[in-house]
Amino acid sequence: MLGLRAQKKADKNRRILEAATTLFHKVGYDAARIEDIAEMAGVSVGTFYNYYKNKGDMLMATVSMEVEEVLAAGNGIIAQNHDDVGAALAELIGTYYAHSLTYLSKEMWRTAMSLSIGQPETPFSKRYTALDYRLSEQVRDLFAALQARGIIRQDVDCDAMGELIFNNVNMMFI
Amino acid sequence: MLGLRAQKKADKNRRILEAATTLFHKVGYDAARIEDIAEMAGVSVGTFYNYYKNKGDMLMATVSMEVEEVLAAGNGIIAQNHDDVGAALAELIGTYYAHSLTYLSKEMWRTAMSLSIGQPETPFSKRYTALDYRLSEQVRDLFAALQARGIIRQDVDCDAMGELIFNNVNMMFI
DNA sequence: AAAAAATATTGAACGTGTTCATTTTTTGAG
DNA sequence: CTCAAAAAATGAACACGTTCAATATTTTTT
Repeated sequence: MLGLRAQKKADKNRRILEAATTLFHKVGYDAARIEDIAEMAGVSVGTFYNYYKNKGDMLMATVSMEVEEVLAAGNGIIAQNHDDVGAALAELIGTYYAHSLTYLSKEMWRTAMSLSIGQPETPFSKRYTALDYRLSEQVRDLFAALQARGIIRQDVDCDAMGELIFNNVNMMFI
Repeated sequence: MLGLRAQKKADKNRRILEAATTLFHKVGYDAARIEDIAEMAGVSVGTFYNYYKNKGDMLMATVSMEVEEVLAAGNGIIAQNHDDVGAALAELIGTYYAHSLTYLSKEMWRTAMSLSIGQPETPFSKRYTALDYRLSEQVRDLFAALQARGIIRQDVDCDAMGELIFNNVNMMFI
């Protein structure tokens, strides 16, 4: 059983995350002030910074949750054993878009990308890049699966192709 | 002949641009404070904002100058009539990298990209996107030139291919 | 040349993210 | 149960981009 301190900590963490998600969703990233998030979570501004390094880190926490869901949905697509490359890819990418925009607005995704590009050395950025890598990996997995079933020619480099396609999806989203 | 007012205006504009370029280069985008730029240019902070909409707009002005040079250098490459796709592409991209980093640091490019992604509706972003488009166009032009000379198969869609490659170069840079 | 209108400059004030010295709460030892 | 040490919470203070009402300069009109 957790001590009182750890219990409170977990609780506050949850409340802050919840408040941030709500506010980001309601008024957008820029308009959501730290002071508001802290107040909604019932903590002081200082405490907020005790739990999250900065505003970008806070956004990252919400993005992470979302990406986990997107990845899970993507795995479902791969498991469907498509027999057409175009259709399979279209469905996977379509799933990315659909799921990505259910909880987070496009503005929030853009903000996350923007932050990760602008400050690549922050922990925030590294986490985002790692998640991005996992998504890219999933596209490569799809191609590998199709190739294993003979749908894609054996002489195609699926890793390179997957990265190429994923990069383009990213740019098109931007 | 220009009136006194227009003359002063042009002069101040030049001084501000020069100060910004210098400071961005010396200490980086974030650490270059508007107050410092204004002081170095010999104007007040208020006047700075009379000439540039905001800090991002200021960065854009320096990025623009650089991209114009990069584009000119790129045109030189295309005119060389390469007879190998890989070599031609490698040289064009290499030129992009070499020239892009002559005046602006990688950090400044990242900042520019970051801003354009984070706030796509600002004039800044639109200008950046336009410049980016011209670069992408140049890659497509290279492919078109190679195709016209029979180096690339006729059934290749050079516009699509050019965009695909350019997008990947961008992502790799990021 | 004087007055009026148009344009430009200025710096103090504002908003918001972030920091940090101080205070409060929790823990564990005696 | 008491108290000292450790951990966490707090909010006032700070930094910097941006705005704006007041002031100064230039141009136009009379």
